[in-house]
Amino acid sequence: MGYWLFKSEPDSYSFADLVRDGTTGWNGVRNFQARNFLRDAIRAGDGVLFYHSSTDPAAVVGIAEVVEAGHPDPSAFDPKSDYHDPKSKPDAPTWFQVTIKPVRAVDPPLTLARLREVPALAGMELLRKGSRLSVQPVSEGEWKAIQELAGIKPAKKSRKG
DNA sequence: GCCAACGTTGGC
DNA sequence: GCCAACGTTGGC
Repeated sequence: MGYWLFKSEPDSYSFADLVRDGTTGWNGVRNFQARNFLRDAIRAGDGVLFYHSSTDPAAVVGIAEVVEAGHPDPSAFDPKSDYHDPKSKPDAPTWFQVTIKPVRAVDPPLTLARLREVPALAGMELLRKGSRLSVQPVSEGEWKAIQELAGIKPAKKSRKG
C-alpha cells in the first residue's frame, strides 16, 4: 500500500471537480520523474493527498484513492489537447496516467503553512525548498500524521469474537 | 508580479 | 557529456 501526493491548480482541476466527476484519469503529467511514479509505482488502492497549488492558500484539500494503476495517457495522442505530444505513440507511449476517485474532503484544508508547523512532516517532499514534483511519494508516517491533522480517525481494525 | 529553483533542450 | 540558456513551477 503506497501513499502519494498529487498537485493540481484548482483553476485547472479541483477536488470539487473530482467529486463531481466520480473518477478521473490523472492526465497531462509531463515530467519524467512523475511519469515514472505513475507508470511503475502507483497501485490500485493506494492513497492520494489532493493538493491545490498556485492558489491562496496552497493546501491539502482532499483524500483520494487510486482505482486503476498506470496506463497510457490518452491526452498525449490527441492533437487537440493542450497535452498533445506527437512523440508519444499508442504502441510506445511516453506518458502515463492513473485513475483516481475521491474519498473525502479535508475541511478545513491543511495549508502549507500549517503543514510546515508539524515536526512529523519536516522531511516531506512537498515542504522541501524548490520542490516542484507534481506527483510525489508520501511516507506512511507522513500519511498518518496528515490523517490525524485532518481529523480522520484510523479505520477500525476488524476484531473477531 | 517577482524570483528562486528546477527540468529540459540544444550547441558544442 | 557538459553546461548555458530557456521555460516552467509555485510560494510569496
